[in-house]
Amino acid sequence: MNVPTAQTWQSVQKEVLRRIHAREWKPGDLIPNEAELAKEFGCARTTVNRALRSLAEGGLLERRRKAGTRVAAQPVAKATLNIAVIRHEVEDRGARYGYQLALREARIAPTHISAALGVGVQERLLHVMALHLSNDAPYALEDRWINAVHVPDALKQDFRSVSANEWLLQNVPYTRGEISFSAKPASAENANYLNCPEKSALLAVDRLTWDHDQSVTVVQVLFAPGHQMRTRI
Amino acid sequence: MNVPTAQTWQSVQKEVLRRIHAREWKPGDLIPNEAELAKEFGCARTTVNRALRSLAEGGLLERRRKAGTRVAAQPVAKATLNIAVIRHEVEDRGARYGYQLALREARIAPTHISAALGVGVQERLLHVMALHLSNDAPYALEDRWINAVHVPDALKQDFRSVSANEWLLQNVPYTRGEISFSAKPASAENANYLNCPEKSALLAVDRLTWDHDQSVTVVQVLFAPGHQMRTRI
DNA sequence: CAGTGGTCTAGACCACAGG
DNA sequence: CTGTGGTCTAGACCACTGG
Repeated sequence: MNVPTAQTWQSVQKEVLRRIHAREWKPGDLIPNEAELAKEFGCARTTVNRALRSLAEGGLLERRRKAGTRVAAQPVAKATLNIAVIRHEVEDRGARYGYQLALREARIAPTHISAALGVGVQERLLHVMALHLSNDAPYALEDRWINAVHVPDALKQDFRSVSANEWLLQNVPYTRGEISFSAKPASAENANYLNCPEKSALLAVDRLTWDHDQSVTVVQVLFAPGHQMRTRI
Repeated sequence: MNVPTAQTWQSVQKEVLRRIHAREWKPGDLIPNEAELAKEFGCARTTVNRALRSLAEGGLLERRRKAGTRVAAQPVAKATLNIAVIRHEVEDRGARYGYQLALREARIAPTHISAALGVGVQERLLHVMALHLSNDAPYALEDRWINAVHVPDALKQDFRSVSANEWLLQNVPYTRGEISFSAKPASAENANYLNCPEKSALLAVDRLTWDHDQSVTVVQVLFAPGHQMRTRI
């Protein structure tokens, strides 16, 4: 009945969460509007808005003008994976990072690559393959094509000491991208680099990034067998 | 020099993004503080705060009191994957959803399961395996253990028409969870259910959820070969 | 049309951390 | 100590959309 006077948006959020978890507000239920909650909590409506908006972004509430705010019937868990520079990923795990350039060539790309990058089939693109190591063991294999038409400076880099991964992030902006996660069997070449049996199950992360309407790069990162990407929800 | 008068936080954010993409503000650079930007844009500081805070949440800016706001040197891409009810996932792809319960038994669990769930090794837990179908083809195999000590109602469900996946989401709250993504080779049993060759590379999603200090369920979802989880960054 | 969330404002105080 | 972001407030207007 009586509710502790809340004054910060976090405390409002905490109380709202408590009611949801305690099933006082059940999945699908309409909850009081912002003005009523503000009155109940003794705070400004802005504060309630901040608390509820944040929960809605997390998928736990569904808000619509005029229709009000409901507890999500089947909350969609949002797993946020941080895709950092591979070197940092390794170092954050407390391991020693190593890097080996495996291949670097400027050439006409396979059609599925030039199509993905939206460039003419006759354009020479930069193909880079590199192995990332963790404590001297293979950690991930990076297979990348760079749109040399949009990023001509890449042709001047040898990528022997700085990975394309890092160089691009520091030097070439992108405005949007697509990313996909899948499992793939190791090819003979993959197996050779990653020092694992052929056809091992590998976690693959494929990325395609764009700078406005110009593609920047398409890359596949294959992680060594057993690799996990973790997060909290 | 002259900047369009911005009045909404989205327009402020857009202009800030433009400057970052145009390299007017380079990775690692300190940008003007909120008060200065508010003055320049002719809006309230609150509005600038909203725009910058949102970019910081996305990893593009790094903000620290007193130290100010910097453009992230190596922005960490945050890929947000929506983990929805599998039925919705299938239906959203425009396919017909199907469901087959493969196994349901209450028994003493393997020790790594009872350990993960934090229950005594002698406790009877509920083990459920089910196949999710898309247009009659195997889509995903769900292998789940439910903490029957914390969720005794689960023992009353037969899970023949409603999957444990959906039943739990609608009936049992959770406050936190862990999730991990990996690639695994199909076991003989996996291959049988998913109708694929043994040792196929399968994308695996492992989840463990908690309601305060009580574990709720641990589940592994194995997707049929070739499955991709996609998102934008 | 009217109720709801979305946002902006101007001012204020506070928490934190750099110097 | 002081500059910076973090937040709260009270009030206002607006945009969307359900009924």
